[in-house]
Amino acid sequence: MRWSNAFIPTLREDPADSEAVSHRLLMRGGFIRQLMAGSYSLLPAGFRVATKLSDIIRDEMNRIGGQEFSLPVVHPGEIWKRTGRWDDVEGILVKFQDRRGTDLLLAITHEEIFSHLAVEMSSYKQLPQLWYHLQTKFRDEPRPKAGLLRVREFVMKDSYSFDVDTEGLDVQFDAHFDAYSRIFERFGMSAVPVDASSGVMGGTESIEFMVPSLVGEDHIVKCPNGDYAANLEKAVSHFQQVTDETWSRDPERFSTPGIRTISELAEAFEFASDVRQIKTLVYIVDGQPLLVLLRGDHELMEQKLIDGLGTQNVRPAHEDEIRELLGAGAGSLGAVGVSGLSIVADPALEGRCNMTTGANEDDFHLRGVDVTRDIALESWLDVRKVEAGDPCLSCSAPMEIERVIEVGHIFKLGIKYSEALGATVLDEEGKARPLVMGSYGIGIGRNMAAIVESNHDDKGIIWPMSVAPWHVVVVVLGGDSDVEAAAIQVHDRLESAGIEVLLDDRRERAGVKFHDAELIGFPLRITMGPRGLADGVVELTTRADGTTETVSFENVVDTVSRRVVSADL
RNA sequence: CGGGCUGUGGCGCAGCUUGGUAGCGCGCUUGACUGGGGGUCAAGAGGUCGCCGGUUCAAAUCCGGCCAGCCCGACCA
Repeated sequence: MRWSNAFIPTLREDPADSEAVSHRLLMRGGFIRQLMAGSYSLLPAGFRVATKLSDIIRDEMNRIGGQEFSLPVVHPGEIWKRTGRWDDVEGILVKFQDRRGTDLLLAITHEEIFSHLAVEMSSYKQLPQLWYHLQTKFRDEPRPKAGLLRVREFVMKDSYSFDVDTEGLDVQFDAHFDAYSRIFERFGMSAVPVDASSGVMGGTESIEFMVPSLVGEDHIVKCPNGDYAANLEKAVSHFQQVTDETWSRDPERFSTPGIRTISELAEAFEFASDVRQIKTLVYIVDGQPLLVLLRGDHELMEQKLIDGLGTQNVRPAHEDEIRELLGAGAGSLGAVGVSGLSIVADPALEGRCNMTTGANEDDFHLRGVDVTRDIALESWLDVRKVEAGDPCLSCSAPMEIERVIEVGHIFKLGIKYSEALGATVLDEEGKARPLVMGSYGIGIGRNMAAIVESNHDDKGIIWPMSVAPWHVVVVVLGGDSDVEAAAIQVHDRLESAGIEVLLDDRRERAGVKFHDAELIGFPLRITMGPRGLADGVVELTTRADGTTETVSFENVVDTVSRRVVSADL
């Protein structure tokens, strides 16, 4: 390919509306252009990279027995009504009608349709199955951002496994775990697998693959010894222990005028340091009030509450609801003596006594509270948000919190969809059993962005060889026709050797060509100018470390071929 | 959905307060010189100033409405 015939619109300056490094570099390098919020066109260079990612994914999916499909993007609403998601999924699901008034939707994922196809299987003998496709999803996200990292329209590889029992599911899940690990390695990223919350997908177990990045939207908790890693939404840990002095009397009410926060109370009274307070939060769960108790210095992780309660319908109570329920405003709330309301408490409060909490009367608190004695708990529920430095459960080392990008997610789905859609097979005893499903996703565009986030410098992108749009660029310097002829020869020989090469034959100055080459991030650059050619040599520059070596004109194709192959495609 | 901000040649921006000729840099076209890290000179092309309405003799500029995009938060299968 000749650059002079290619559409690679590089930009000299940063586009105005871009924050994330990957967004800037993919725009400037001529890989992508924005169409509207959360919607990007892939330009030829971008599409070449996307194709590389897709091919690697296909390779690894096929290796574990995957069969590739291609399913529609517009679905009938009827099937989604059967699984309940037509109504359950709020906001991001785009619904519309065709000319006959039939309800339709844009696919946000493909569980329904793959399950619908799986209805055709009738015997356990046909299992296991592993089906996948690479297809467009449209999720009308409230806030797309950071270029390709969070978009509304995107291509995802999603696969679905079907088994007769959970043992089969476990096997397929583990196979995906291995396949995903290989995929991200081939993408040139170090992805950390972490325990994740399954959200409303209703699965039993799920693992997210996370790549560290300052622009990531998720946080993970990591043990420095590698003993533990989890999404912050689900992470658990030890916490600093507190020894209480005994207080055998009943709780004692005392006046706390104007005090509304944990820290104000801790400052005002020596016996009420934050670890000796009970934090009382009021939530509305499925329309019913719920008190959530935490140690004063601990934060609530709402997702853990949602997961623990098993319902998505959870929100903090409003100020007026709180006052009506407990008779005081936030800041003076407590659970002592409260009856008729569900109360859950974080295990960090277990066995604690001589605690301080609100008296459910503005400007008054209670001291000497014994959690088990004085509060009518319904249950213990770990809802504490892990903080940086909290000790690891297995080795007690202080854990770290890291910002990450979610590049892949694997789920044990269970039978939610197969049951709703009647996807059953007969087992060995002739009994109908719903297929046990798993679902597994990798977003192409987000991974492209994540690769750039983890492979760049101040000059531009540094593509790993495996996913580079071209392996090598041949830069022709000077207007000399002999040099150009020699460059064309090198280009043609590389191409016949199966190397992906772009010939920069533009009538540009050397600086422009070098800057563009570095911005776009070709792993290798061959520089050919009259000077070297007179001596029968060319220069070979490695993008990653910036080193340049001199190679003879005759050997350059061999040298480059070896370098491309040894980079482990 | 709440808060903040922005829409002016392909890209990045100024002009708006105080209404009157639409401007700069980059890019683009042609020519000359130059030719190993975004070069120089000369001559050009290119804009319904996001859209609709209002005020005014006159609107990029003032007023109202709408649309789009960005950032923070909420949200996020």
